[in-house]
Amino acid sequence: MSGRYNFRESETKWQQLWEDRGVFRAVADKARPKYYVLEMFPYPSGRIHMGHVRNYTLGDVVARHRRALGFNVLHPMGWDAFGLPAENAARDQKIHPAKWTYDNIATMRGELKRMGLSLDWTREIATCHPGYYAQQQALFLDFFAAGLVHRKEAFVNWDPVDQTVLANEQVIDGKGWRSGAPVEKKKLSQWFFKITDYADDLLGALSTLTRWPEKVRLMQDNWIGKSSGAFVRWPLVGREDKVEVFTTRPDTLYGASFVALSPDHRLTAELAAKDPNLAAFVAKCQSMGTSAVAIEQQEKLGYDTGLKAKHPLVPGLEVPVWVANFVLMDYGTGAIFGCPGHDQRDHDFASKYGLAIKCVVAAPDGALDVTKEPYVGPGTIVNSDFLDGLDVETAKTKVGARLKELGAGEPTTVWRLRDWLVSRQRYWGCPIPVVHCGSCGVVPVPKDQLPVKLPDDVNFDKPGNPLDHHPTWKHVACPSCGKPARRETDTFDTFVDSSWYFARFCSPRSDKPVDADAVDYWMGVDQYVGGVEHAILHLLYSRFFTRAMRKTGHVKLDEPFAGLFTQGMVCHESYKSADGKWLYPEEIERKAEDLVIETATGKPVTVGRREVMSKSKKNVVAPARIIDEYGADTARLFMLSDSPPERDLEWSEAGVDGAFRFIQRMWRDVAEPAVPFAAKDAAKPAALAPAVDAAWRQIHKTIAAVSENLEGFRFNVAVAQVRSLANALGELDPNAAGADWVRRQGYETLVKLVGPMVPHLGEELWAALGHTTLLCQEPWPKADPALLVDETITLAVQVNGKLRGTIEAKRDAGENDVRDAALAIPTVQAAMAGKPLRKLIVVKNKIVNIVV
RNA sequence: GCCCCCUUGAUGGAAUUGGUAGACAUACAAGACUUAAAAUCUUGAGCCUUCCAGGCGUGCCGGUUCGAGUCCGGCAGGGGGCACCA
Repeated sequence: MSGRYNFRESETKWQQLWEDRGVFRAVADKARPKYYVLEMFPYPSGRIHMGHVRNYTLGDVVARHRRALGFNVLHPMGWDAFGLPAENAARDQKIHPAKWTYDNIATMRGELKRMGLSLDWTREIATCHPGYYAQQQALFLDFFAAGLVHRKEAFVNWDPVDQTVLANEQVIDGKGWRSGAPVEKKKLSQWFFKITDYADDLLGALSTLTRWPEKVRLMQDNWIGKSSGAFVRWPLVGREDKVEVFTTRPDTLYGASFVALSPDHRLTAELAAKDPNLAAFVAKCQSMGTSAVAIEQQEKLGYDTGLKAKHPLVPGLEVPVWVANFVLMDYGTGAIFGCPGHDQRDHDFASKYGLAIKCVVAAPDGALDVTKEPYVGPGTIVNSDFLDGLDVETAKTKVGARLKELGAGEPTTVWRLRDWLVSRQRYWGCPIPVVHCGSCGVVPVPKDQLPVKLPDDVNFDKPGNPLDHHPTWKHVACPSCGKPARRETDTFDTFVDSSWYFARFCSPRSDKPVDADAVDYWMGVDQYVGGVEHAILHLLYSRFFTRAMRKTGHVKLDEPFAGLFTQGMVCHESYKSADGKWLYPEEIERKAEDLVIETATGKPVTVGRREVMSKSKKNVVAPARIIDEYGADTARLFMLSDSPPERDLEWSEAGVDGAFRFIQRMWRDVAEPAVPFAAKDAAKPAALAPAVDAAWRQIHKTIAAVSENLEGFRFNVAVAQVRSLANALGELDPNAAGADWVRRQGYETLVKLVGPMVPHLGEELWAALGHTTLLCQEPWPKADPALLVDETITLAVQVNGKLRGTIEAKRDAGENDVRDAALAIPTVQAAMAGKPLRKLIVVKNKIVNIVV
């Protein structure tokens, strides 16, 4: 009976040794190629969850592999430490947000350390630390000076529960992303970053991000939402001014039958001032707001203002001007022309209010009645004067040119992307470093007065912003004129904090936002790893920030993340007790395939479908428990096995057991072999038995395959190949010629290959093999190309495309060499049934196909 | 509604990118060891027909090809993103 691998003892021992020797400390060295591996830093919510374990395991495999390949690796960790939950905890549990946050960080740091990640902890940062946010404020001042920041009155999304403003992207189905409360519209003065200045660049550069998932690039493309079209100005009858509309279909201009304004349009407001009915209509539109139900089922509503607009190309044609609830103020110009014949919404609207419906595009495949249904496809322009007979695309260009000639409009491009609203009326965030002065206006806080620190003595009893309630904090002297002034009490959206932390890691203690030498050496991030849920916002904001930092002279590059990998989520079944309460997986017992009971009561449990682990459904497994029971290496190996990393992973106890068994087995095979291996530096024996030679070749094939699969993020395949090698080595007859030497080679290789995946076991086995060096500092094994190709190859023999047998042939054997052997196989002859050979196809080293 | 992706044994998945489908694991079954259990080891298995052997098989229908899980067209189911974006 063999002993057992004591993972508890081993894991602590190696973690301690790595730390004592500082082996993962990153030191810039221009003589060496660098590799920056980064995983998305966690929010310190209290404990790490399985999503973190998966994320950080993936990143750590990359980091350790790259280190072994000779790169100077930067692999840091920090905390996305500002945010609302800390304030909620302060209110609910009477703990100061800072204490709550730093306590959580301490707990989670401990948990991460137990995972054995090869992190440089000396670079740890927390965004809530003044050392970090002071530099963020400095960046803001630079952006402000460079014209990348502006303040404007805007309708904002107001969350009545959290008492704060939300960015558009934080409103999901008309509800606040955290509180879930219906969002209201409110007009407030707010801070914005001019991300729209870079819309074209952010879109265009997506094509250069070749190591990003296609899916993420597409999502960003859609989010930026470039659309080409034209502005068209419609003179108003009886007035001097014009209504400017945006359209992507200028080719349908002759089909226009009305102009519609947004309820929030300037002209609407002006008309409503004199028309109480219109004012009531506008109020109704605004109150319908953005609730989920309203958006989904909102009926098209309109109000005829009585005004007429003159068609810019058709003399004498006048169309009515309506106000319509489906026209958005913040897209295009907040006004449209309606062409009901060729747009679904306009069609719905025109049908409801009895407006004209004209056909100006003829469908290629015949007549279609546009009064019943709009036609939106390509076709030939009709009833449109000089455009008649043209196709849609040509007509667009031609109308654009004509409008420009007449001064009635011009071709243009509009974007879905809006400027980034960054102010939040919250305490636990980075203060926006400006002062409002009665005489000087908005005054930036001078850099030598940074950081603008958050006050410690705050009170969360009142709703709203504690900074605003604070008795003294906001009262300061104007930095410009010295008169009494008021500090800005808004803090930054926490997405600002995470938009540059990757750059800060290069020089985390610098008294500038970034140290030029450090950032030039380490940036960009060679491999970024994180959840696909950040595919749009965080990544887009970071791309913008990097451009803004370039404009303000902090960095020399545009794109922060050269390589991106988005991992799948960790899923688990959910369980509901007989009385409808969610149960944790450890509160249930599986009695049979289809019988699950609650351990405490013995009553049956309803098993829900597999879905993402979430606290609310209690379908979570605590990483700490798994590490206690099985060890960090088991947790890591399980995360890497079976499921491709980009797909969702089903958590299963059986899978964990499987990983644990493999770890135990490797330990037995290497640390307690029944028959000893050859000595560490023994020379290759002159003769290898055939099976031994095959194993020798397999070792090298496995090196090649695992290397390739690690680079391609196919970690599940790499694990499978390692297991195959372990199987092959285990099956070797230890007494065969050369077996002891090949087993030594094989297990040394095996240990090196699994090192990045199960680093503690790796070190333990490396030592057991007689080495005094650290495995994590050993170079990656090299495959001998000569051993990757076999001398004899098994060829498949097909008859008419169906497999009928196999033959052994020398490598690169040609048709003449294999022909007779293939035709001689009895099953092949049977399949040919005496029919004459028509054609013989030989694909070298692969297949022979006999066509009869 | 628009855009994108996916679909392979009981389960997770593999398949050198058009060349022996099901590697590797999980679950299962049988056996060995054990007083017993755990652990470990051995063996089995895509489905169908009784065996030798053969037939069928990568969501469904069709196509290209000597040869299709892989390429093309259509359909169905599942997932994701955006959503009154003019």
